[in-house]
Amino acid sequence: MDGIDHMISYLLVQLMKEHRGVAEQKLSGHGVHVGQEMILFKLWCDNGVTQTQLAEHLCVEPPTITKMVQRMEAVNLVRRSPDPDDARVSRVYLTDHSRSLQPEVQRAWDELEAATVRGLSDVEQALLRRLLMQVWQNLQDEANGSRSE
Amino acid sequence: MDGIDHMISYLLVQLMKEHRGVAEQKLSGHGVHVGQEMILFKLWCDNGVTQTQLAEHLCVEPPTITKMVQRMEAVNLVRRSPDPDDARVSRVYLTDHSRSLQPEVQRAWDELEAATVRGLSDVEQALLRRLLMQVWQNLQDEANGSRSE
DNA sequence: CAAATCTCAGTAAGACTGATATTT
DNA sequence: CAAATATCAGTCATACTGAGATTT
Repeated sequence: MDGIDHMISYLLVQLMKEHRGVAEQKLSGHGVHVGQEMILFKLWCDNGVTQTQLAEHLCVEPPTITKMVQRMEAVNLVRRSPDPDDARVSRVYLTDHSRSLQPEVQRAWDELEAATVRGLSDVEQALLRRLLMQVWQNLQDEANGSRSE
Repeated sequence: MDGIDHMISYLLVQLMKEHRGVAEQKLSGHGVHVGQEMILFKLWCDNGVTQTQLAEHLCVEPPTITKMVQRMEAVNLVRRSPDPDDARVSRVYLTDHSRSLQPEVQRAWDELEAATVRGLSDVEQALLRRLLMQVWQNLQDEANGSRSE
């Protein structure tokens, strides 16, 4: 038969539906939605990045960041303030609240990772990581390459 | 540092953003949106399934199917008609149009798969498939298991 | 009447394009 | 004035919950 359920693309799509669900399950208890943790992780490393930098980091368009940050601001996960040297730029900062959230959100994410790779040996994990990096690269090439083809 | 960009969960999330983009690129030319192809694949195998069956197959709730099918009906990708034996049930059928679309959508999906696994040997592909199936199973267990834990 | 099936309304987050300030 | 930065408005697809309607 060799239907689509044999394909890696299909596996990935189905798998990520579960992954998203598990992530939401683990994060929502801390008042964080799936997707928002990516911004928090960035800020925990680089507090005060600009929205443009966030957009590049998450690989999304600026308006998407505007909305995400607005939502997060509304629930006190971030605050914004204009850059003192360039009034066009708005920088995004942690709040006391999101600063205090770091350990638990990090733990939730670690649990997600543990659940994801459960039963895989270290060698298998390294292999999977390598294969996924190649696939990611392939897809980036495909997305950009089709411009010049 | 061992940041999140080292984690398989992070890789998966980023990778799937690209995957979705490439899929949309390849499908939209045929008037099919990402996600809709899953319904079409099901119908090409099993024309006339019920919406409940579609929901189970895609692992989503019935109202999600209602909306997807309505959108697809509006652009002549499917039609619905009530089951003759059970008036509660609505069955979903291919149209002449979506029937004729099968080769090209199948080809688009094959191209997506080829782009995804480009540069991986057959052995690596088989390995990746096996690892992803395990991860998928892990996540399903996690999603369901947390009920009984 | 309980269960099954579907639909509707409402909500929410993600993500885009195109247009519009505002500043550099 | 052109480029950069952010925002707004509008659109769309995904996906949920909760509340009906209808039929079995």
